[in-house]
Amino acid sequence: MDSEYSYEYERPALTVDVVIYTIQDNELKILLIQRNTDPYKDMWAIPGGFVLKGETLEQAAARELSEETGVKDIYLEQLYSFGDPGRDPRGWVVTVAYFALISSDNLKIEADTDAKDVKWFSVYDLPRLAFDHDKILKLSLERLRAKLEYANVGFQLLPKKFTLTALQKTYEVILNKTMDKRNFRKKILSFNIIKETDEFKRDGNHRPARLFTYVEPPPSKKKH
Amino acid sequence: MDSEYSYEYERPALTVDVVIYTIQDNELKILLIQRNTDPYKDMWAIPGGFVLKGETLEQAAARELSEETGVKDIYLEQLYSFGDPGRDPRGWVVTVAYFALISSDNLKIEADTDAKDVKWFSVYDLPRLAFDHDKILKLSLERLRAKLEYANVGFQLLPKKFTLTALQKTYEVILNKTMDKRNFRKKILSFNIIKETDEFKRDGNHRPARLFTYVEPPPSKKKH
DNA sequence: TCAAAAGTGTTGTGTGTACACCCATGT
DNA sequence: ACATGGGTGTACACACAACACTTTTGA
Repeated sequence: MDSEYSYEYERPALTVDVVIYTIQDNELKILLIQRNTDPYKDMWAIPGGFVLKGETLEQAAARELSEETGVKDIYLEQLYSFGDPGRDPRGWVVTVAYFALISSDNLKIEADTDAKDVKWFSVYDLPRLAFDHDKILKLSLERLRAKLEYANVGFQLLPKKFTLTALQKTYEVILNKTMDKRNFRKKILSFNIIKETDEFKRDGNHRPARLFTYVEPPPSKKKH
Repeated sequence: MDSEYSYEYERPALTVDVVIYTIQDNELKILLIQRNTDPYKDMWAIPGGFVLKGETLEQAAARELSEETGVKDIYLEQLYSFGDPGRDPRGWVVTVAYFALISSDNLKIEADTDAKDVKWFSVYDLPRLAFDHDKILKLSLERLRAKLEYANVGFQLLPKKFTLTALQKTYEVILNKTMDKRNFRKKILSFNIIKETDEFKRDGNHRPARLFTYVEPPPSKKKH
């Protein structure tokens, strides 16, 4: 990008793709769109679209996200960029992949958009995906799992107030393994990132569960 | 990237930038190029260049790397993509940043290219950088440090055969802190990723140091 | 009173950290 | 013999894993 800067170089089309995660029915789900045009017609794809001149990559991803789900102010993180020459049969298309975590209770409106060609799929039961979207998805899931261990991620998938059991279920569906209730609570509480409220969730014929909220950790050194 | 696919969207220029790390004189250094043309003329920049049609992003980064340093088969990892509208005053330029780790003993030829406008700088003593390259650099350093803790990175900065002290020095300059010799050795050896050779490095008037080599861990579960 | 989920502690095991001395060599 | 870096072990604190029973509610 130096002295020989010029317009003689051919430019790729630039898109963003967003893997949108949520928790529904105790399952980890992602939003997919069924294609209705020719390359990979009828196959399912991760939502995405062109980056417009004048916007940042993140803005493009946030715009795409809100177009598909109607929600804004969502946890959004850049994942990786994919640019292999053959990845789109229509030509040279480079995509910057993001992943988003959205709380199930933000989905009221859009939860029943199965009228359209948009659907939530369990990540453990996916259709074949168009383009290299299986690669993108796989990477996003690995990243999500990794972040769950070191970072304060996971709360973004839950309502503001949540029970510890709900949080544990969230971890369990993402990591796809069961955890010990006592150890889980001990660990989470030791991080000092959630605070108990004096509200309870009454749910059925059993003891009500206390609701907690996520609190940004103080400006200390370590995250965790 | 859907039904409305077309060429009506304006396309950005696409570049790769590569933060090239090495260890020299017990310091962590990166390669910078002094610009001789107008935007940011005379300032220093991370090496980079246009992605050519038909190559992968990684190939573009590897090409750029070998053009600058003359070395190939180097540890290369995609870092992040930067596309803020204002980042290049000449127009819309999106860059995919990579970082590379290269062993000091691969640098014989190029070590003295200070004849040119190319120079190795200690990461702790950098000039002002062009574009948003300070951001790229900062992120790459964070990533390098993080990987040092969970992944088998670090060996790429050393010759095939190295002493444990050299490895520890590598960790120390990257993390910018001193470490305990006994604990360091215990930890590294427990990972079973290095193997002792029966060669020694004779260095001065002191006991020779055993040389070790990195061995790919067996296909077990955990990395570390 | 029963079913169903919420909530709660202790113990053992392993991992990270702090710390000081002898060893092999060249001069 | 001495200076220089190479090489080694132990004790303590802390994090993680395994494990079972009581509590509160609605029906």
